[in-house]
Amino acid sequence: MDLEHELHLPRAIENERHKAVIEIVLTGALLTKEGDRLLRPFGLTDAQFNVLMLLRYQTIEGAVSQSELGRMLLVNRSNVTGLVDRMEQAGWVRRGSQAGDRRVNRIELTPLGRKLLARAEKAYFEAIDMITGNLASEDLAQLSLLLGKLRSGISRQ
Amino acid sequence: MDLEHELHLPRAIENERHKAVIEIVLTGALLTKEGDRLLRPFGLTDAQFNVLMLLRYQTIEGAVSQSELGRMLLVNRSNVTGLVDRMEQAGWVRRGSQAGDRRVNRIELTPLGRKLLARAEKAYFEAIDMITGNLASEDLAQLSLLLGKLRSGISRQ
DNA sequence: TGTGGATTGTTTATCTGTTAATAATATCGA
DNA sequence: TCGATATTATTAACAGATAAACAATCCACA
Repeated sequence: MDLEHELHLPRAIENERHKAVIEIVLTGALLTKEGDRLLRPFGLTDAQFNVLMLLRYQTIEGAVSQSELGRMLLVNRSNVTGLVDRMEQAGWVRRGSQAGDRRVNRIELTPLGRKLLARAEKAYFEAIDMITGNLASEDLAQLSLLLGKLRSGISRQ
Repeated sequence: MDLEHELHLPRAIENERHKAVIEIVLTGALLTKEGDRLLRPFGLTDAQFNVLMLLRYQTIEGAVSQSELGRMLLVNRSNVTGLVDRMEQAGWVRRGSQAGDRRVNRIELTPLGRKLLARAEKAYFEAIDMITGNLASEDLAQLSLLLGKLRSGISRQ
């Protein structure tokens, strides 16, 4: 696939480093869009699906705080407020209180949320396999290595 | 860089294909965030910077329609309306009419926009070089190849 | 025992993005 | 030439994201 053609650009992107950065951002955006498209029939957005997945597979006691959720999603905690609001409204997650720290909202899946995830997950992983079908196991490892090298070049504070 | 550690995940992501997809989306998001952070002192967002770059380096006669801009940015054209509104308000771009097609808004840079881009671009490319500093030319080519393979697996209509 | 600093969740204002609907204009074929 | 179809820009309603400011709460330590 030719980047310039995909983006309808009349000219080549000269700088190879700039081109690589554009390519990563573009591919990430396409994957997110495809995720949203796939999840729409389930009434889910990509961000909401990620919350369900994290609560299901990446919690110790089945619950996390909103701040911790923000860290896992790599988004600001102010964003988590609305995200959880909408998912609580839909009945997929519950806000509880944390024993020993009254500041914290303890977020956990409801049975409804768990059931929804089970259905959506299936379609999601089938799509993942389809999309990555052109890549062998070594390709995936190589990709991971290169992206990791790049991320280590991004200053974080 | 370990993905699970970066995302504060208590457990490993088992599925290698899923992990690769998460890694790409994550890296794209981090690059966009870093771009936003870098461009803020110039009063620009990442999306606005992209518009300036496209108008400066990827137009034939120095202008494009809003729909074409949407195609280049890979966003819906309804989004372009507000984007151009804000940039026109700031005095960086101009809406003109297209001879021969009264539906079209012909978008072009103003001298002010061009001057702003010249300043922002400098900081931007320095950051690009810094961020991709860990990658050799062959790494960039390899990355491009792998991401292209993956994109060809995403159904587009 | 306080007190100062850190953390948590929320709100506000702003920007980016989506889909669906609409009006105006182009275009192409019968 | 007319009519169906497509394209362009806009709007509305919504979701996701940011930063900044705030109150409540926790915690370390003098």
